[in-house]
Amino acid sequence: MTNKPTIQDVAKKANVSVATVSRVINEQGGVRKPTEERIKQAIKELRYVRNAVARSMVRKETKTIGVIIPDICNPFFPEIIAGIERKAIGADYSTTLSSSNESKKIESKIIQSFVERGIDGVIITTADENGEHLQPLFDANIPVVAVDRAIKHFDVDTVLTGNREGAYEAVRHLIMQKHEKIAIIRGPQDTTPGLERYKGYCQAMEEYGLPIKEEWICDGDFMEDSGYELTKKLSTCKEMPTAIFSSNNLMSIGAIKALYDMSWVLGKEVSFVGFDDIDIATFTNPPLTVVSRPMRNLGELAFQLLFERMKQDPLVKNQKREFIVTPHLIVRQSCKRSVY
Amino acid sequence: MTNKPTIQDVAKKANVSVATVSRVINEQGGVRKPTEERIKQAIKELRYVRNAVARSMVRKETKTIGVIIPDICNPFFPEIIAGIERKAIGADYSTTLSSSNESKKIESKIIQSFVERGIDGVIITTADENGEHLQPLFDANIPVVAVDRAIKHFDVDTVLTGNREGAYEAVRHLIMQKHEKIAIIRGPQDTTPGLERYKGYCQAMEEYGLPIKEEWICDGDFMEDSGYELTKKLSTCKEMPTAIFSSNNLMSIGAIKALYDMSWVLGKEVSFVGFDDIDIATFTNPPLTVVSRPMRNLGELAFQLLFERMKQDPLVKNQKREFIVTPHLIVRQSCKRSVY
DNA sequence: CACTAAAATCTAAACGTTTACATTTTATAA
DNA sequence: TTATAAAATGTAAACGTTTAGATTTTAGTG
Repeated sequence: MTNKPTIQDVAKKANVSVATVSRVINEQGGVRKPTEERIKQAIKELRYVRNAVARSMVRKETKTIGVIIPDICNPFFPEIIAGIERKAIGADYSTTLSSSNESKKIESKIIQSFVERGIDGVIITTADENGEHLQPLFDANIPVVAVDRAIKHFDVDTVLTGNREGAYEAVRHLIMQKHEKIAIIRGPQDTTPGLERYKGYCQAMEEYGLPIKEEWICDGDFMEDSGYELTKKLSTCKEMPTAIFSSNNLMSIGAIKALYDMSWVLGKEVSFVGFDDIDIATFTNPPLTVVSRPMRNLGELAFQLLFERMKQDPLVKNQKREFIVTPHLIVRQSCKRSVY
Repeated sequence: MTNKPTIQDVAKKANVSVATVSRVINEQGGVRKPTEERIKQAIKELRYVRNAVARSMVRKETKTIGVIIPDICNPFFPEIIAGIERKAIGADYSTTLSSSNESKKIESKIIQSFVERGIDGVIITTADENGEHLQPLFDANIPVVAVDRAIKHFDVDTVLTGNREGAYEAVRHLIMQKHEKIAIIRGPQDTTPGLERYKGYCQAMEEYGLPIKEEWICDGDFMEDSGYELTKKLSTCKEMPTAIFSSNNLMSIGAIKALYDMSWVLGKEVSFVGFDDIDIATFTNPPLTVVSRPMRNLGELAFQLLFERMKQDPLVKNQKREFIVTPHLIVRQSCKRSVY
């Protein structure tokens, strides 16, 4: 088949200039009705499709946002993406998705590719919260919104959860059930969620004068396998915990599987609270008590912040904004009152 | 800050032409060592970043694939995307993601946007298998690979699952457990998975001379709520089924919730097999017997097929290819032998 | 040294749109 | 009817890269 029709072809057919066609395509007004009709007819007959690449070159914007997440298969992130996308579509933005698999190196490559492609803005849950590797984005004046994990090295708009608060409530709930020996499966301490949730755990324990034994602190990596292995390891504790607080959803899944494999009776021999609600939480026996947060709203808020930044003059330095969404505890039945 | 440096600036600084700089950037050879070093030094000093948009205009390729799925929060699709992305990255492609939310209208808008943006290829799980609304992709000579759902109106490469085969094995398993009254929660009959899985159910029932009562056939929409409502509705059957086969993961979740809410004892009062394995399946009590398939491999295969198409001359008409990935049954404990 | 062939490098058009400024057309008022 | 202002439309440069074909430089041979 022949080459695709261009705006030039439409102009020729409608007997006008390309500027006039451009005015009609972009609905800018300033074109007489009969002229407009002729142009629209020509577009239809030629089956003209505008070329967004050419437009991007002139306008220096691509109407595309980049989303960088660590793990698409963690149920948390699809919810975030659903929220972002719902808003992005309404604003005529396309969403380019990339997963870093918790690798700073891969993330750097993604960022380089995004800058080259002229991405207008980026929403990121970074693999490395230091964030120095995000320098190319700032060099290119590309606005960034961080979700769930903060970025230390730059001032960027951030959407977080009240991690400490949520963890505090979770551990406090266990304490109110008379648990005194509470273990934590914490996330990487160089991440905001990992660190803050751990702090929430410590705060609750200290507030009630409870000991924090070294062997009760298990260092996970937010992945299911680490939750599994660390929970199994808990069985070798000198002083067995009677309750476990897990810092994220996948580690919770792993932990529950380990409890099952060790024939520890959830809700009886050991109580459990996890951070982040997922479908599975209602299916475990008994259903899990969890810290929940509105994931789609997080995504929508992230896009909203980014959208405002993309509309702004990049040279105007505005104060960074930080939103902290409050999680809440959903009490199901995985916490039994301790009879000690 | 001043405008970003262009290839022109690099050329000036290195005392060469833009063509020579382009040769170095694209590693095309034919440049003397000292010249190459000067150019690389200039790139570094100017912090030059190549402009992929300009390149796309000249080359008429964007190194971007579009992925259109119905529902990002269905755990099936993140796995597919993980598979696609793993391959895409290796081939230097970016992945633009869009969810249609099972809406043909939204899907048409996504397609229009993808065509305008010069997307090089599309992987789609379409909202409407007739597929006529995909016409703009074919008009634009954009290769398409269909995943999980076929496209009737065009010949496109397709990656499917042995839906009928998987459903047949699932239902047969129930029959071998002496179940004779088996209900199905089927997906939309205008979709390949919906229809083929229903056919597999029928084939198994007919093969063993078992009746298929109208009231045992429940029409769902692949979403959790439909699984829930339809399972509840089963309690009003004149002739109560003793087993349920659910045609997808989310409807299985809904169904299990309904059984729980109705206090039907899973694995005792009713047996259950679902299509697609998900984490939840191991957590229900008892854990679910399911039809499983290698989702990441589906994604990788889809990208592979698309990649080959994108490399091909679009005017060369090759035979469409169809791959059918064989699912397998994972027997857990949600099927109790019927004592009838 | 001269000639020729090969290698290296350069020139400038092309890709398709947008838009600033120029030109033409139209409408209105005197 | 003429003049002027406003509206409509046109012209051509710009955006930043790639590359075909031209030109220059270099290497090798007689």
